[in-house]
Amino acid sequence: MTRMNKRRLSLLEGALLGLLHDEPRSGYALRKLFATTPMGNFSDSPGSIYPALGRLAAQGRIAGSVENARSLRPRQVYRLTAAGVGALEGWLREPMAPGGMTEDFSALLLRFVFMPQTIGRPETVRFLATLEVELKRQVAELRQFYRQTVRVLPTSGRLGMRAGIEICAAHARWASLAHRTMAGRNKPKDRSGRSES
Amino acid sequence: MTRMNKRRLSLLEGALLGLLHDEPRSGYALRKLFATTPMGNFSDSPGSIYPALGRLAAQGRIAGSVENARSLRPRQVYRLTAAGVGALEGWLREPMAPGGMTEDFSALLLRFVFMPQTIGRPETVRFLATLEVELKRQVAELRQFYRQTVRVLPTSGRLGMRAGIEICAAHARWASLAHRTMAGRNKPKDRSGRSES
DNA sequence: GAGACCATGTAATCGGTTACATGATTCA
DNA sequence: TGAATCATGTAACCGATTACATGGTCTC
Repeated sequence: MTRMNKRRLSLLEGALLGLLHDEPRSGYALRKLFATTPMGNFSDSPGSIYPALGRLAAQGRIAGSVENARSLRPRQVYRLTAAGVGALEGWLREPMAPGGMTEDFSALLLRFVFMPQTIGRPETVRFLATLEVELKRQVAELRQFYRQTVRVLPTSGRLGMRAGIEICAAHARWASLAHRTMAGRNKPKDRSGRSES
Repeated sequence: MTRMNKRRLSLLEGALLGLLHDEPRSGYALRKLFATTPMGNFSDSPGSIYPALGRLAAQGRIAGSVENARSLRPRQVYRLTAAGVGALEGWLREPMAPGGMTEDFSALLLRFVFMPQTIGRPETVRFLATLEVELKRQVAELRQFYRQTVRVLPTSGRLGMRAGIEICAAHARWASLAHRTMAGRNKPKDRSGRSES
């Protein structure tokens, strides 16, 4: 029936689905979120969000219920459809590129934030475990590259490499902490898997 | 004559100008760079690089000298023109958005790497100084936001915030180190400013 | 009634990605 | 001679950004 397996979700679309899964919101509310919270790496301009919402609606992944009708500009409050939940789950479950340098940590982080409420805690823990391993591997790789090239690099190049290494190492440390935290049996809430509005 | 103040340089264009400023290269050499070094956040696909090189050439910022002519596919080796150097300098000197959360640290890092050989060490040091201040401010801002919202966040949201904070803190630590390193009178090489192939 | 803010959209542009295509050179 | 690698490009698509545009509502 649905068959709306369009292409992979963009980062913005994933963020929108995750936020709407958390609770239904209007386009304007989403804009305000992007404008006023640390999710500000997304643009809060209307030309960014409304077309994306329109696409998701056209794909049947979200549905807008009009509030404040008879107004010329009724306020649309969007919520996920079943297909939208499926798309969100699929996005969260996408395997991370194994060879991929960096692979935009912020995207992985965003996915992590939405995971427990969507696909449950055990899968989230597995995600963090592989992320931790992958990041540690990347740090080692970068260190080795640094050792091999440090002689020919100018000072700024050397410092650039060190920045890459230390940032990657910070990612790895965080992944380790998050892994331990989510795997531990403290915080027995969030356990139910879904629907915690 | 030149008058080619097109729009702002994209990150890819800045990277290409910086690399070509360092030494002339062919498109293929640039692809290999992206494919095999930690600059791999850039795509190494031909459809990415060649159009960008073509644009830069059309704008008079780089010029390709054909090597190995009479071959059907001659190898183009690009080097910066005077206008290209100017564009690179302008890009490196762009002020960082003061209110900007995150503002893509990797872009700032990339710019830093090219700075000493292009606009000289003192300006680079100033750049690092303001970067350090800005990052510390951002860390404080994030910490405050965390304190204000920690009560209503689920575990994963809390961990997400902590990731943002710790990564920003790692950026700040690096900026501090880089600032001290570049400001110190050790490493008296790299001093000349440009042309150190 | 003027300005700020709520709220939603459209149009033009532009660059990056993907996929396709071509042919030369080198090496087994 | 066939495969891998060198080397350069084009075409189609798609989505993000920017700027523009509209009108309602609330407050002084």
